[in-house]
Amino acid sequence: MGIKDDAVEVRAQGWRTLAALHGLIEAELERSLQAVAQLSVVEYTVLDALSRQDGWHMRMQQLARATALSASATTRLVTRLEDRGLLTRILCADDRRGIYTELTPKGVDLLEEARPSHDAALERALAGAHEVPELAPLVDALPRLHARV
Amino acid sequence: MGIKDDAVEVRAQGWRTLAALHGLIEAELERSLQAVAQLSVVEYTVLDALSRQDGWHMRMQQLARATALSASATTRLVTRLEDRGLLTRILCADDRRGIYTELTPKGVDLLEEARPSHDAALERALAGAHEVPELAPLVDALPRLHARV
DNA sequence: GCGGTATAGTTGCTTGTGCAACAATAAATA
DNA sequence: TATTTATTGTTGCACAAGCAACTATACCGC
Repeated sequence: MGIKDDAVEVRAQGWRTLAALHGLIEAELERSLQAVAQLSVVEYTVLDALSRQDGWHMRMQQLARATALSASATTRLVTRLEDRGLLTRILCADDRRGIYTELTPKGVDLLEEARPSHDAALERALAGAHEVPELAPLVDALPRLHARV
Repeated sequence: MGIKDDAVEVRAQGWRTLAALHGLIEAELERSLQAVAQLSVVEYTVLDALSRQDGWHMRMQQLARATALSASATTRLVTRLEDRGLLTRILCADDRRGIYTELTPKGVDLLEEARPSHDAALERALAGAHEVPELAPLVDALPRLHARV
């Protein structure tokens, strides 16, 4: 087994670890968000992304990228949230193909209501993952990516 | 903003980064595996997990954990692969509730055929992700988790 | 051994997702 | 300006996923 093969195997193992941790966290968030706000993880992701956006509006395609979803899934996701009154579609004046989505006050409220639960669930999930030997190193590495210090 | 709030935000950002990278990689693998072997990422994950198992057999529940899938999804996933002749169900002698799944020679062949393409796609995805500033640190951290040196 | 509880896996049903085809608008080219 | 080409978002369709309910087997206390 040469150096090159090692690199391949190391990448594969890294990916498996990443996928496993992702799965754990997503499951925990899903349970938590569903319980507290009847939101799925992607739905929360949309609301959160919009809330961290200047003016609280984003275009469909930005949303698709932010959620790693297809265009069609994004359309229906936005429709779903719009039907619940959590955001609104706003036609784009300068580019009439484009559509902005914007949080409604109700959307902001629900997000603020869900956020503490989300954050707690994330913390729980990471703590739980840290107990799994294969996942612990990644859990430790994660906060170092963006730490201020 | 206190220290505690910072920790929450750091975790959230770490999670967003993890999810984004996961999405990119999964999409790239999906395309690649679909093209070369008509396999989805989870399907490949099952075959790969079985191949790295002594005796090439696993129980349904192990598989469910390895793929981060529900029990019912696992049942149908295994059924799908069984219908294609890539693995077989084997009744467990000592625990008659349990069911082992085992790769068939055909399954091994397909896996070996798909693996190079999978590994290349993974490498491409990581290289691509490395170009995205927010993702680069995580991409760099990944191979260090399990590196031999 | 016998009833109650826990565990393993499967099935019905509903829902979210991706792909491909589409409509509408913008941008490029002649 | 007219025509092609690219981009943005939406819809029809097929399929995979989760939840809850179910069957079958194992385990535990009596």
